[in-house]
Amino acid sequence: MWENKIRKIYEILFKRFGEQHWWPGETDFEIIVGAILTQGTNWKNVEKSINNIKERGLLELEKFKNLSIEEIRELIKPSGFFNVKAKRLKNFLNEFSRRFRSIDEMKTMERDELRKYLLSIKGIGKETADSIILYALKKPIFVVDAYTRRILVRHNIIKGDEDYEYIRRLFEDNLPDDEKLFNEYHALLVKLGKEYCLKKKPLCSECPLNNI
DNA sequence: TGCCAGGCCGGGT
DNA sequence: ACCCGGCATGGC
Repeated sequence: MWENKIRKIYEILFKRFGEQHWWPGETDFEIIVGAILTQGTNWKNVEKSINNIKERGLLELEKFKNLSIEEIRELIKPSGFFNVKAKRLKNFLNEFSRRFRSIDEMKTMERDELRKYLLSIKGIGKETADSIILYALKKPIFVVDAYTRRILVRHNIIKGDEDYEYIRRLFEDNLPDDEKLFNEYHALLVKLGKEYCLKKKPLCSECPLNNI
């Protein structure tokens, strides 16, 4: 039997929900834009913004980087916090262009160096940086979000006051260093969270992780 | 109808 | 080093 809860949770979730096919975006650039737009925001709203951008044929690095903050703001309104997010997107594009010519070039940077670089960009915090590294750049790193923390707390794996890095290492230290696995695991936690572990729904009597 | 969503920053303690 | 208010739309 499983002696490791972190591995066991993955097995249960995968059996219950199957492949999640994340990130829900087609290109590396789309994933990066989505990662910034989804900060504190329902994914449905992000999709509306992504569609606005896509409909106008602007969801490409070379096109998007020519847009002004005002133009970006109008495109991303549905995903909320549009003033700050327009600045964050513009700022990311500026910083990115200063250092790289393409996203493929960014992929050649070593993971931890890349993380430090992304975190130095204003508007990119830990979760956004890790989402970009894992889902856009396809490098193994475990993404921690509000669902991850809440699920672990509700199932008594952690107390709740642990910081981001502690939780990230909890997963990385108990799993093989596998990008596909980290991709699937985080997606499964979000899936579980949306169905069984919302703030509003504290009991989770139907949660597949009960009695692990 | 109100509460919340796949956070992050900056200022105050 | 934490803690908290601000940021804003749309879904349920």
